[in-house]
Amino acid sequence: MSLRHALLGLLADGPASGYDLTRSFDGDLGRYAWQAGHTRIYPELVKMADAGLVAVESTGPRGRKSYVLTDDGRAELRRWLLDPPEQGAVRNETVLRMFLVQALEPEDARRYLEAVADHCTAEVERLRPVMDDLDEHEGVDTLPFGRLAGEYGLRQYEAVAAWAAWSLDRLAASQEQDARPAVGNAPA
Amino acid sequence: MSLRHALLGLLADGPASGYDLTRSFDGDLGRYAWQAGHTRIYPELVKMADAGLVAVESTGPRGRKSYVLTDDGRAELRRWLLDPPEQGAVRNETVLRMFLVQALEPEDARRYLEAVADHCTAEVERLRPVMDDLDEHEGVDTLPFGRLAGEYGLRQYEAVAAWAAWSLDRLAASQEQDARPAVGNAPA
DNA sequence: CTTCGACATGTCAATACTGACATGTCGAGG
DNA sequence: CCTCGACATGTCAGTATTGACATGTCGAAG
Repeated sequence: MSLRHALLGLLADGPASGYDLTRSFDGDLGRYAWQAGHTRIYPELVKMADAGLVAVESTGPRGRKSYVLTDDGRAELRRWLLDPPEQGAVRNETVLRMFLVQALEPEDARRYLEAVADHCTAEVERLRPVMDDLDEHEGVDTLPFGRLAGEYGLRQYEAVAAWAAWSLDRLAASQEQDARPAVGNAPA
Repeated sequence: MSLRHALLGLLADGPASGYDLTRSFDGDLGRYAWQAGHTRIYPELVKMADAGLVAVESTGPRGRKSYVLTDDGRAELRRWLLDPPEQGAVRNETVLRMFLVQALEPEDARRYLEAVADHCTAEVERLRPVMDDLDEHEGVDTLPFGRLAGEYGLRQYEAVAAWAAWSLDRLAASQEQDARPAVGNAPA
């Protein structure tokens, strides 16, 4: 039931509507950590309100309902964050592809790994300026978090790009080896 | 429907029973990429057999059914791997925790980040010797893949450990700043 | 020969999630 | 004043997933 905790975490930042929360999942949160659509978010908020973890603070225009975290909600969030992590839910289609690359012919694998490397490098180049901007416009003294998530994504992409490059090297080395006619062909 | 593709990928390595496949998910695959229990795997294999992607190759002792990939199955796996990745399913409780750390009090956050850093460092130290062993006992010439997944996990842990350390630094810097009485206290 | 742990496969109810469908409102720009 | 895009909330059927329950067998060690 991690969706619940994701919502608690978002509401810890301040009141928000189901619509606002849905938008939050469109960004890095949904890309790296946890996906959710509004069809799941709205019912969950109702259940959380029933459980006393959140409350409807006010209603706005277009039937907008603004939710706030209750003390119980904040306590539950803290408990979940500080709890023994153990083995949490993991489901990542992109990583799965990386694990299964081994099933491809070397030529296909090379194509795939090159695409991964290119994509990750491009993302790093897209994100770095954004992060640098953040660092310049608000000093170290302003909200220490929020940038953390961005930095996480950035480092993730860097790591994957490096991994893909390493894998390509390894693949190339192994293909070279295969292509060589026999042992003892290299200069002494 | 990534479970299906995970199963196809595992079967690309050779025939296996539902039991064998379940065991595969206990390792790195289940830890980093995709979780699945036997209760989901068995029904899925039946559906895949119906769809002609796999076939029961033989039955062994204890009712063991050995599945093999069909040509259709192999083609489907290749198609899925080489397809435009887009935005695949993402759900990772551990990463979610990292994103929500911002909701904690600085002191709690510090504790959490230290635990993350310690855990990742420990994992790196556990995995590195295993990888080195693999590299020594089978040269670059033997199966180029399989190690790729391990390397991915290793680099992942390294990246997260480094991120946690960076976050701790940033947190400490920001707390120092807060503790300082006012502007203009530093030496000119 | 017995026992026990690993092997091996399954069902079922409850819960989580997705995608399609449905509905209506506010505010800015033309 | 009209129109349209973003705001805003929801239901529902179908599918995926989990956790509890159920059942039985083979092989090795004692």
